[in-house]
Amino acid sequence: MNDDVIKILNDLGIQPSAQRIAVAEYVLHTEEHPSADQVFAQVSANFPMISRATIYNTLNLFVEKGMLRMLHIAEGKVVFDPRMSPHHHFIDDETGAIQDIDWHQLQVSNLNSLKAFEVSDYQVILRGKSKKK
Amino acid sequence: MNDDVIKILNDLGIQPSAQRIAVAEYVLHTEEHPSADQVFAQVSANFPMISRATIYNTLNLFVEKGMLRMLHIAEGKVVFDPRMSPHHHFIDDETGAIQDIDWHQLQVSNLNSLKAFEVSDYQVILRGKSKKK
DNA sequence: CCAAGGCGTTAGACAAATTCTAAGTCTTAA
DNA sequence: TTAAGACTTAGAATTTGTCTAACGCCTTGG
Repeated sequence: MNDDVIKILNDLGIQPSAQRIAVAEYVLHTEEHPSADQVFAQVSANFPMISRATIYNTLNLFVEKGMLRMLHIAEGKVVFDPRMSPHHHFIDDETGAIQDIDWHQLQVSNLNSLKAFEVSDYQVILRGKSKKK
Repeated sequence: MNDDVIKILNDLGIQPSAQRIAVAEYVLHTEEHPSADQVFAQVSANFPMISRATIYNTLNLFVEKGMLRMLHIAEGKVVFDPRMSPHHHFIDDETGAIQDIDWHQLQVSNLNSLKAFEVSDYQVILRGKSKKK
């Protein structure tokens, strides 16, 4: 059941330890964009003796190895996004919830007019209210 | 010389105190997107007895009154932008510097396909290297 | 001239998010 | 079996930002 998680870690060159597997299992299967603290809360529910420092070490390692993307897009905390392919983000101003917007749903044009910059990456950040219930 | 700053404060309904004028003078005339700490460092160079709390109070007041925009777009700290009209941002990955991109220089299309959201605000965030020197 | 209120400022305590440190525990390979 | 290296730990430290209580300084009314 977590064999696939172990495989992912191995493929990325990450030694799978019990703690790393637990963190990977959570972040890879959640639909949310969790903050480090949320990861800590969720993981330590199943794995009580894990320390906060390990959560941070592990998440930073995962980012370095390309398993997660780190987003600084809102409200004083960093969140992690397990979806590595490019996409946009919508932020609900009321709840702070972040939702992915498919890359192909929006188009940004005229990027090549930016003569002064070498753009390696971009995304649209939208804010507003979610109509979904 | 700072009469225009005083006028701006008055027009926004802000009592101009010496400290507020010093902060306004700096944030309105800088090309950077300073963090609270940068504002503190710069302002206290000319105005040694100002306290950190006053910087935060003042910046938050300015945001409330519509003189500045508060951006949470990178690196764990909030930065302030004196340009109130909508525009996009480019973030230099090497230096962390933030530059404004004119609103009309880029176009985002197909926004009305976002049926599930009421978008009140959006911007494009670009990252990469600045070619400028 | 004086007192009262109000506003703005201050230093420092506090809080939350994250990193650092130094020591302890596991794993692994010889 | 054991030593080296990798990983984890608790707690201290750092950073960013807010809160609080006291203080100073106008202004205004008596």
